[in-house]
Formats: sequence, C-alpha cells, structure tokens
Amino acid sequence: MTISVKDVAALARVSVGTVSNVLNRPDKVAPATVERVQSAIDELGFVRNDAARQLRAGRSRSIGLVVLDVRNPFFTDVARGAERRAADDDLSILLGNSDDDPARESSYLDLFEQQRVHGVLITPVDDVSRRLEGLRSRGIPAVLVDRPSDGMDFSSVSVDDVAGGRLAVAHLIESGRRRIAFVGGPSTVRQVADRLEGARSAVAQHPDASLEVIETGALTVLEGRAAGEGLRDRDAADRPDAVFAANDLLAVGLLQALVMLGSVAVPDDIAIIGYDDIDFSAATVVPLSSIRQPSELIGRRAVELLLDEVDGVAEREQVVFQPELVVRESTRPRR
Amino acid sequence: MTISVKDVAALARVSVGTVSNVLNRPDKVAPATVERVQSAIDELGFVRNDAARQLRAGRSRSIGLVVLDVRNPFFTDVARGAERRAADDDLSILLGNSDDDPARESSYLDLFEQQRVHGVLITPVDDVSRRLEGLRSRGIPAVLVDRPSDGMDFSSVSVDDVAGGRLAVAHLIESGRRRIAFVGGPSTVRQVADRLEGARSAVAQHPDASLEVIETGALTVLEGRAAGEGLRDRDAADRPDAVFAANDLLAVGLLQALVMLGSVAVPDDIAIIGYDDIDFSAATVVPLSSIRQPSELIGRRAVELLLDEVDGVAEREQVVFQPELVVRESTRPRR
DNA sequence: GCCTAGGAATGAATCGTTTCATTCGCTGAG
DNA sequence: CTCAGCGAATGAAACGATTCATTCCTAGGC
Repeated sequence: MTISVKDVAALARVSVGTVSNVLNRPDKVAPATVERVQSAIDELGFVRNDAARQLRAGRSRSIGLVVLDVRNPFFTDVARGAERRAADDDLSILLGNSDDDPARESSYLDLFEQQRVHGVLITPVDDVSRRLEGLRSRGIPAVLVDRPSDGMDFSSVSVDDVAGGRLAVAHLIESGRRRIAFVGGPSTVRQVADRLEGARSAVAQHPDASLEVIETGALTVLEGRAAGEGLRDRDAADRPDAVFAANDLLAVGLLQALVMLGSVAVPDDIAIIGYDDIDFSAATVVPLSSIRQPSELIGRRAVELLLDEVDGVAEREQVVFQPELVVRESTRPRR
Repeated sequence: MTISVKDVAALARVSVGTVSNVLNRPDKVAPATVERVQSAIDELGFVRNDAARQLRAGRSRSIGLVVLDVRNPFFTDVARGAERRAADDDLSILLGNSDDDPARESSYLDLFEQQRVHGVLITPVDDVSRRLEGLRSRGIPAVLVDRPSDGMDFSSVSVDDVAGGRLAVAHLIESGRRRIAFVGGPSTVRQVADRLEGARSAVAQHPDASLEVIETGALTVLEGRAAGEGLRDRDAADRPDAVFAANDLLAVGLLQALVMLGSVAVPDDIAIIGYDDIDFSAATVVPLSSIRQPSELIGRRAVELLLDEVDGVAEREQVVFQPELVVRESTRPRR
C-alpha cells in the first residue's frame, strides 16, 4: 500500500538506484533526471522508510538520552542543549526518563540498543557500567552526563558537585549559620553523595558547625515538602538554622512546607540554599539562593564527546565544569 | 559484525524461523528448544534489530508527540501521562519540542512519518490540518492535544480554554478588580486565543470592567518578565489592577519583574492569575492563583483515542475536560 | 504393523533502501 | 571512422527479522 522507491522509479522511468541517488547525492545525477524523479516523488507523496535505511546503514540516526527526571528543568535544559548540537549532525535525540528507577533505566537501554542508536548519553541511577561496557562492545558508545566516570572508563561531562556542595555550605556558614541540615536522596545517586561530601568538607572547616542529614526518596517538589513538614513539626530549638537542599525542586518543596503551609521564617529561622538554579528559583516565595550549572552546555558537550567517540579514535575525556554560587534572599544573613 | 538471528540459530542448531518463534511465541516451541535457543542468545549477547522488525512489520512501535515547549511542566506532565499509557501497549513515546516554531514542528512530523510511527499526538503551532490529513491518508492517525479540532476532522483531547479564561477573569472581577490586562501570545496559538476569548466574555458581563491585551512572543518565564517590566515602568495610574497570564510561566516572569525586581505589590497593586497550575505555582513569591488542567490525564486519554483509531473503526471523538479554579494569595481581595 | 493427526521445526520469500560493480551512450581526439 | 574516456544510469545483492506454507516426527488408534 505504501509508496516505495520502486513506485517512484517506475513513474519516473528510471531505476531504483537512480532514485536513491537523487535522494542522497543529487550531484551525481543529471539535472533533468533529478527533476523528473523529484516530481514523481511529489506526485506520489513518497516518504522514505527510515527502518529500511537504518537496516541497511546498520544503525539509526539518533542518540539516546536517559535522564533522572524530565520534570526537573535542569534536565530539560540539558536535553535541549543535546538536541541542538545533535541537529547540527542531522541526528535526533530520543529522550528517556528513568524516574530514579533502575528498571526503567534498564528498559530504556534495551530499547536504545534495539534501535541501534549512535550512542547513549546517560545520567545513571544504578551502577550501569557493566551494561555500558556491553553496549560499547557492540559498537554503541556511551557518555555519562552530570557525573564523572568512576574508573575513567567512559567519557563524561559533569559539574564538580563536591565543589558545589562546599560552595553552598561555606556560604551558609559565612552568613552566620552553624546547624546545617542536608536534605537530599537517595544517597546512592552520585550527585547527591558528592554534594553531601562537599557539604561535609565545608562543615569540617568550622569546629562549631554541625551537619545533619535528612534523606529523601527522590529529588522532587513533593519529597521536599515532606521533608519540610518534618522540620516544621519539630520544636524550634531542635531545628537546624540552615538547609542545603540537593536540588531546587526539593528547596521549592521545603519553602512550601515551611513558609506557605507552616510559619517558619526563611531566611530568619532557617536559611535555604538549593542546587541547579532553575528558572523558577528567582521567583519563589523567598527568592532562592542556589548553585548554578551550565546545563545546556552540558548537553551540548556530551553530544560532542559522543560523536568524537563514534568517529573512532578519540580519547576518553572527562569534562568537568565549575559550579557557581547565586545568592538571593533565602540565605540573607540574619538581622 | 553484529550478532543476528542467523548466528543464534547456528549456535543452537535450529533454523532462524525457530529463533524467531522463541522470541515471539515461545509457547509454539518445545521447551527444550526454547532453552537451547535462550542460552545461545545469552551466550552471544544477541539483541534484536528493531529496524529489521519494523521494516517487516511496516511500522514502528512508537508514537510521536509534538509539544510546544518541553520546559513547560504542563507538557512534561502530558508527556508522562502519554508515556505511561503507551507502555501498557508496549509502545514508546518519541518526544518532539516545536518551541512554537512551525519549521521545527514540521520537521518533527517529517521525522515521525519516516519512522512510520503508530500515530502522532500534537499540540500544533501552525495550521497543520493539511499535513495531518496527509499522514492519515498514509495510515498514520493523529490526535490533537490540548486543543479541539476545528472541523472535527481529528480526535482531540482538550480542556475548555474559553471556560478557563472566563473562570480566571470572573474571579479577578469578583475579587474587586476592574482594569484587567491579558498577557499572552502569540495570539495565533489556539490556547491563547481561547483563553483571551474567555477573558473577553467575562469582562463583557461587567459594564465597568475593561480588558487590555498585552501580546507576548511566547509563553515563557523570560517573556513574562519582559511584559512585567513594561507594566512596572508605567505610571501607577496607567497600570491595570489585575493581570490574567496565559500560563504560569508568564505569571512567574511577571512576578519576578513586578515584585522581585520592581516594587509593585501583588496582589495589592496588581492581582495576578496564571494558567496550568504547575508544581511551582504554590511556592512563588506570592503564591499564584491559577487554572488547573488534568495534564497527565490529557496525555493518557490522547493515547487511548489514538489507539482506538489505529485499531480501525473508532469514531473521531472530541474529549473536553473542564478546568478548575485554584485560588491563592496572588488574587486576594484588596484590603 | 500400518496409518494418521497434530505438534515441532524448517527455510524461502518478503519488507524498502542503499551500494557498487557493470553497462550504456555519447563526445571528441586521433 | 574508430575508440578511449567519462558521466550517467542500472540492477542485483545485502541488511536482519518475521511469516507461512511445507516437511518432518512421533505417539496413539485400530
């Protein structure tokens, strides 16, 4: 039923090879013929079948990207950066959302491998290095996004999360806070662990500063709100005087619980700093201090590393960007 | 180089047909054989080539979804709903982001058609009915998302945006405002036009209420901030006393410009109401009143309509959900 | 001991595009 | 007038999975 090159060839009275040439290297075909084939294509409404192309080519014209949470603007920004860069090479991005679930992550990797993608960009939940080795051995390279590769086995594009954590907590201490709480989780997620490590190291610099860890199940607004309710319900004396949230979504949830639904003052009772500096951070109840990462750039660079590896001999490379402190009202020194 | 059914068949000493049967209808194959083939598959690390399957099957196992803006949580919620539903039928979602750009929209449609997707879900920027007719004639049905089909030519899942606009502005008027401004654009986008129409009809009910339209280039935080700066720089006497923003992203931008970067009080100088009720709305500087839409449900339902159409005889159907007013601080009656 | 029913396995044909070794046809040099 | 050279066009083979008409086996009935 569907129109194929064969039909086009018949109508234009040329061979299928010629039709293919018109499609792929029009300069190798006589202008008059190109013309004739073109109008046959238009007349029939012919649309190339990608599956057949891919089958022949051995791989698809897309790159798989697995992120932890599409609802986190940080990741949509990364995806957008990746998509832009990929488009320059006529590649498209398949976006997968693992939602912190190893099973979902794994099923996206399956899917991408079946699709014979050019390569995979991934922010892993689980330890997927075995899986990725497997992919690579079958010709599909992978680049880690937003976290470094442990054994330098893969190229990666990340931001120094330890430095970011240190930056955040050092700033809290500098603005006069001492009883710091870290809100984030699950701690198996590398970014969370690193940011916490940075926080610890900043606290270690100050003998009278202390750090409490409040683990959450995920990095979402909802979990942040739950954590905030926990804090709100404590005796005031029992509360930390500052919170470092592992990302802005959590921080937004904390604000909802403490300020909107509770009566804890931010920053006077508790200062809050988040991470990612998403668009909304500047417009929250109390504008949120945060740690900024070059998100679009991360996506763009990740695609570049991937393409280098696809092209062959490129060395594995670990790109690490430096995070940046953005100070707003939520960490104002106490009056 | 890559492992195919042939290699598996050779190792398991069966025919390729049998390998395929093990993969697709294991019950038709003797248990012992299944076992043998399975271990051959594991040993070789065989992974099915999706392109070959698709080529044979005539279409892919995915559904294309084109949205206006991935950075808008409303659309990621729709996408998530769609993805969940599609997974039930072993289908995956290809997400395309048109960014309000007809050219990008069109190139996603090309891509999806080349991929021979099961069907297309789309929130159009442009008038794409011709394109969609074309797709349909070639066996790819489409369902409109978040806007009704003009000539009932396509199934659609939407929310009554006129009612939503009316709801928003009626609420503003009820809370004592009279000089209303509508901020949104481009007006060619159906949702914007409908919400504006609803606003107009609400204003028409009140002889002393007036409506000013401030058109923006897109529905983003950035555009909202620009519009807000315009308002902020006016003489106080020249300003509206309430703004209805065509979505929450714009409203967030307005808040940034008026409250954070300016000194206009919300809601006392200007009340603001947004649209979509995204997660962040409850945590903005001034918690934002908004119009809520059942976003995940929209995605889910859209996939269902699409599958009905794929399966054959289903009638075209126009599903329209009703929006809901969510009142928060940003539209509190003036004291 | 023969025949048959039916489960199990086979393998050639097919999907639509690309590639590449060949062939074709023409022009201009000798 | 012949032929080398060259641009243009050809068409068969290949990519890898699935399908289905056919063949093969075996157990059980008579």
